[in-house]
Amino acid sequence: MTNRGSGEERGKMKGIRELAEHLDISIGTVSRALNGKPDVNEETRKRVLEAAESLGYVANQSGRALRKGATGVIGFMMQTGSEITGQGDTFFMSVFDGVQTVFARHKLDLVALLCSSEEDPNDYLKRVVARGFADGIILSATRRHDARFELLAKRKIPFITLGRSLTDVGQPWLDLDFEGMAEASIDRLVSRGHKHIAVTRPHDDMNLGYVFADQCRATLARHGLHLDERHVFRSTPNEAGGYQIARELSALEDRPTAIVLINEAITVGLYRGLVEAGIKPGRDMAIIGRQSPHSQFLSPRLTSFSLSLRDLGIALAESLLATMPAFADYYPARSERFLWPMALVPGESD
Amino acid sequence: MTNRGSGEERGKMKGIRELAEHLDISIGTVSRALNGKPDVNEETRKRVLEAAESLGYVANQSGRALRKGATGVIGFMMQTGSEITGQGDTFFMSVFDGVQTVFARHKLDLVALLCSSEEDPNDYLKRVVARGFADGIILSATRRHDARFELLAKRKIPFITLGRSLTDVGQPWLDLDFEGMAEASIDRLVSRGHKHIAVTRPHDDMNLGYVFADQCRATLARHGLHLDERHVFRSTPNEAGGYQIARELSALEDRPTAIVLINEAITVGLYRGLVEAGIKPGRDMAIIGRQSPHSQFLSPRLTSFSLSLRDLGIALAESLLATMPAFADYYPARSERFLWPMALVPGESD
DNA sequence: CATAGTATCGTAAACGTTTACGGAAGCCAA
DNA sequence: TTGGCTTCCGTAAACGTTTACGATACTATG
Repeated sequence: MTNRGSGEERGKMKGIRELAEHLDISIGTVSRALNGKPDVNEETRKRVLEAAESLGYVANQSGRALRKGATGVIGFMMQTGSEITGQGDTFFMSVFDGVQTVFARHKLDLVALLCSSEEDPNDYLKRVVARGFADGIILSATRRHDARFELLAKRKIPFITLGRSLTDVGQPWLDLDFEGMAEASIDRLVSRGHKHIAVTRPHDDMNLGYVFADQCRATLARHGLHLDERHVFRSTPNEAGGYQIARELSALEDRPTAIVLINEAITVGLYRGLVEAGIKPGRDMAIIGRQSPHSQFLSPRLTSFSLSLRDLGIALAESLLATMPAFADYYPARSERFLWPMALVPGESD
Repeated sequence: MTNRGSGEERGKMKGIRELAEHLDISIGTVSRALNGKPDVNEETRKRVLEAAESLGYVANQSGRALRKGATGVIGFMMQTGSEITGQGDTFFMSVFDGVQTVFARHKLDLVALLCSSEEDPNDYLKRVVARGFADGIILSATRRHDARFELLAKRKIPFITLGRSLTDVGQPWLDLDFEGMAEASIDRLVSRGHKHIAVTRPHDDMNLGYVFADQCRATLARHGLHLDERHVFRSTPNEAGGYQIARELSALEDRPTAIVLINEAITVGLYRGLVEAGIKPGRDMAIIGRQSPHSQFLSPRLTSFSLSLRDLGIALAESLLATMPAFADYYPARSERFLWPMALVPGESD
């Protein structure tokens, strides 16, 4: 209204108002046309769409978000540095890929919220939430006791977690089926004659350490075998941690003949450490681990548990959408807790 | 004004207006107090801050962004899948870490924009830009001809690229000093008696392939040596690619005695392929590569070029800020083009 | 005392959308 | 003709901030 008609032709598109003036239509109609609302003449809609295209108009998302009370953004929080998660970064990237495809279908934008390994995840999430950034959030690398759950629940932000936790606020979660992996790997090793089997587990604060080691113990018991507590190895879940485990292993007087690795990041370090100690992986020590981009290029090729990370991401996204009221017509509400199965792909290492 | 005084105490905080009513102050003053503006009594400011804290008020970012015309978000675009970039994902994660710390100081939020390997990067960026998502953008995995540059330039969005390109729209960039790496590695190998040296280069569309191979050629020439074109290997920059290179290498009748790897993702595959062909890395074939989290745990330990990814990220962030008018007082304007040096860390593989 | 200056605050207009509501036209049946 | 539908569109009120501007009270200065 200040500089009306100053130069509507060549000026850069400023907003829906200019577009409306150009078309000599009210801005309400323009908005309805762009948003595919029913009560607008199909011919007018075509005019609007064409004008928007040719003038390069794109809706201002701040205005839209302000009015609609939703940002149309979903955040996927991960932590940088495998020292934390025990998964290689490619793990999360692939899951992200799957999540992405689902949200794209609903015109939701997915961004990765990468928490530095130096920052406290709770503080980081607090900042993100305060920003009102996302309509929904995916949490990964969950802890045994995870304060992030309560934070999101209190703010009523829909979320789902990749990973279990003792902290339960009723949100859905997905997790890898570590129980199944424990059972299958122990069964396999025992059937191949191993009686002294070591297992790894990550950080104390991570839940899966317990379920995995416990399930290994139970399965061994089923076979009449015993899990020696000195054969439960804990380390930083990265290459150096694997190397460290190998050194501890080689120092034992009654060394186990097999080991099951719960995460993928330690594998290379473990291989190196064993070789240095004169223990040949696959011959002197059976190894079962988790699949990663390079596990099949190790020598010996790693016998590992694999899964479709992309499909896991898809399931994750759909479960999140199912908790969001705005998508109730697409995904009926449910609060799912699901253990994602893994398949053993035989290699040369066991 | 509709339901004034309905229940200001227990109701959830709705906005700055309710906070103002609670304090019996105008919303203008509340806003100024929260934003640290000078013309507000220090005692009132304290009251406001305390009330905001206790009532859990956080400013709605959509409203703020709408009014200020800036979102306070910076986007770091990466591609998932090392098949594209030739860098492991940890590479970008670490750089991201450095970028993060800089932006956090300026209360800017950094998000990762992960483009699926299946989607066209230009389309992806177009979507992001249309969303008016970010005040600034960092581009990685640049191509030789990169349409993203013009897109951002046209929309006048400040950006910087990690990686060079022939497409130059005047933006600043940072890149690894591949020329320096080529020179140093060739010098080293030649001084150790190698005369037949192979090099790798990534996808045709990637610029660094040319600068690297060309610099290797030039350095070899300086030593009176010749780079056999059949010894310039191109492959998908991942483990499988490295394996493929090893097979091609072993099939050559006059096999080179050394190879320089421009990226890190192919290393494991190359090792495996060589071993399978009966060529022992480090003894039958000298290898110089790029450092990665597991390169020092390979057998033999990889001789590699390393750099501080975090520092690189910091430099990247500061260069971007220097192009943003809003931060002109912190970082004087400049358009920097910088080659980031790498240092050779000796291993056992050459 | 008059005036100027300063410190502090309230008022109201933006920012760019979406959407509830109502109005105008056209059509059809009674 | 009247009344009721349907189809289409314009009007204007939100959404929650920030900030230019002006108003008030107080202090200092002449």
